[in-house]
Amino acid sequence: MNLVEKHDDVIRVRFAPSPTGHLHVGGARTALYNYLYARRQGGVFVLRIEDTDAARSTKESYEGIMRGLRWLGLEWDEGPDVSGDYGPYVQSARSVLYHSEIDRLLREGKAYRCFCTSEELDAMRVEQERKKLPPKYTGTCRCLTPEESEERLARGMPYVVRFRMPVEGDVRFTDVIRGDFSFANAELDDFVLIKSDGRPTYNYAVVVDDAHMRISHVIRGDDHISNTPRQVHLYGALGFKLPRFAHLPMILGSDKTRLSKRHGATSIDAYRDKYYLSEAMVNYLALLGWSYDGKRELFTVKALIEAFSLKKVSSNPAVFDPAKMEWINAEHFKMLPQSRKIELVYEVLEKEGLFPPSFEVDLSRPVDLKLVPGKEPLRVEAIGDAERTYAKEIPRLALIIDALGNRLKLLKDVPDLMGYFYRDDYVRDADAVLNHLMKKESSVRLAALADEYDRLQYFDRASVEEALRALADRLELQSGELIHPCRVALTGKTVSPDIFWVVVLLGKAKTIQRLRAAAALGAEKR
RNA sequence: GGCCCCUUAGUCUAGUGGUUAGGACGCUUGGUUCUCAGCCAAGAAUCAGGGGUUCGACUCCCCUAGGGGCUACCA
Repeated sequence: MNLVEKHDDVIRVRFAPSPTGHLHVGGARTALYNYLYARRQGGVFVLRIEDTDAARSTKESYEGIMRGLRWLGLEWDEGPDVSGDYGPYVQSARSVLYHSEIDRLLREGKAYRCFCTSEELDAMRVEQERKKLPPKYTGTCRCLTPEESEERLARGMPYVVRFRMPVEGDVRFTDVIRGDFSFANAELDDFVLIKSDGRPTYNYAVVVDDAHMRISHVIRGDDHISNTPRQVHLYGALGFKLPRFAHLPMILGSDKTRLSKRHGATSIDAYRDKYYLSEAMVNYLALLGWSYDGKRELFTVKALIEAFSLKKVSSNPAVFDPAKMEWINAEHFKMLPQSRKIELVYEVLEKEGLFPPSFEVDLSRPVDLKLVPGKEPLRVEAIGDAERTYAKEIPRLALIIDALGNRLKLLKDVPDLMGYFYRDDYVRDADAVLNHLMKKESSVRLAALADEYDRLQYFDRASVEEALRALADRLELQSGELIHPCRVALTGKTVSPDIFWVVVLLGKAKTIQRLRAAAALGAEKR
């Protein structure tokens, strides 16, 4: 007993999901705060799986949650798949403990067996609702004598174990974030501890486990505030010292209701699949309900650990804002070293079927490479087994990424932003084609430009720009009048990076080919 | 129905009795430019409502409204 007391100084927190679905943003945020608090305080972060609901728990969910946490970088110190002194860390494997503790409660009269059937309970509830009374267990079995109880037990009647709630007085506890709470015991009923299938209920298992795992701080969603008084009673009945509680505000959707599928992506997996950066996800999640000084918003995980404090957690619910999430993501992407960007973009290109490219491009003058401020060595080994294409394509990819610059904010935009560099069947903007290419004059101009480029000996940026501007002069055109149709001809869009970089990175052959194709398009028009 | 939580611009927040109510996303405008993004500059927009307490309330108290949670042999 009082196992916790002598370890008072050790900070131990836990994230305790039930494996009944994917890891969603709310759960991830809870996990993150626990993680940050543990790291900040030099404590221990425990992962415990609460799978007492046999019907809804799945292995896929269990694995998915761990995959999600790992993706976010929230490594736990103790958990189902790592060592720890307080295991097992899956509730379905801890039934012996729950039962030995329940025996104590039963013996001490702090809990009792209830033989009411669910039909009886339902009828009771209907009756209470009809009378507009709060639905509570009426205590039919509360007064069963030990003999009666034993007799029914012997007859094999199914039963649950209920907590014997005091009828008077109240419970108090303090929340680190919200201050003091007091609940009247009369509001609480004799809730179930052990279900008729022998499994513990959430409220019971969570207390037994938090106590036995010596959890010092229970950091969880504020939907658990109403459960806390019950749990406080259990700590007392079991003779355990109370942990500190910190209830986090909920995360809501744009309509201020609980975040759900209809608000768009709510699972962490969805963000990973859309190529969000995990560090950006962590950063944004940290900001939902917590702030440092109201000013600084961009944090690495390391910086978060240093800055995090439960005291600064806000108590009002936060609406998840995808736009801000994107901004944070873009900021983190900007900060990445070029070698990392290359790895990341390469992965997306492969997954989206854009790599290897459908045509080859020779960058005729490697001198151009020096014009690009990508000084970092490329990490060849991260690229995998595509060495042959790699040798030619990665330097080009590096240049493309550089040309794109800040236009590339979200990895999921890679196909849209870079497709035309890798395939001929890139998406063309119909309006752009109509407005810029389906005209006689653009046809003439583009044909002329193609001829100019055909004559070029070196296809580097300076030569390419010079040729275009010279042609514009000769034709007495603004350079834009050449550049815009050229852009649409090469990319299918009205927006792109610096057109001369596009030309160079597309290579001489492909550039001329596309210019001529575009010229043909407008040839018969007027 | 009962109990509980929450309420600063569209959104995330700073703020703890006296501030021009600060920052960020988003939005608008201007500059840079071959487009867009970026960057720079500027701008619109907030204390849910009503009562108190006080010399003075965004800040404290009460009520109302709105949102959320719990009230399960779900967690």
